Amino acid sequence: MKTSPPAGWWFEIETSAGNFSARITARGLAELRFPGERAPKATGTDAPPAALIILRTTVAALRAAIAGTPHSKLPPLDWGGATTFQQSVWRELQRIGPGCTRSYGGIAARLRKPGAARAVGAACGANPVPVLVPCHRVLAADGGLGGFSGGLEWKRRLLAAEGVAAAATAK
DNA sequence: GACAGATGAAGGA
DNA sequence: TCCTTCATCTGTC
Repeated sequence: MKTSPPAGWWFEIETSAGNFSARITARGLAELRFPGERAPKATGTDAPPAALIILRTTVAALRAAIAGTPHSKLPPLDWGGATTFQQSVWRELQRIGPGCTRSYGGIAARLRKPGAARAVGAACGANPVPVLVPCHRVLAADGGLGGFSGGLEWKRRLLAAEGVAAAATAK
């Protein structure tokens, strides 16, 4: 693995839930970090217009997601480096509508890999763009929260915004 | 090749 | 009914 810094520009996005950090490349949104997470200093001042357009779409989609209102347009996503399995999981996540949930096993079954629920969980954990790729809509088979890269509190919060009453009994 | 993980199901108390 | 254990599948080192 190379140690060179990732390509793209970092932006800070203000929302009602705090300041998110986003890394945007020429190809799309590559990474999104929750408020409080460590992120490089914003470097977007010298970003090209194309990146700013992606940023604008990202901001709108992010704020809509936090408010629990369906967003019709997502920014292009830069999944460079992700495995095909991860990408198929993330694509499946994007098909889950607002207010709907699936189980890890359910996602695995839809990918024609019943039994790969644990691998789906791992792919969710590797999701670089939480919130917009709704890994928070994936619950454990028993209705429990399972896990979340940004913390269970965020998962519960995002689900609540969409009107989903999660079992909320984190193991 | 070995190990770890955001699961799920089965069996026992 | 709850708890523990094991099987399953994939990604990472």
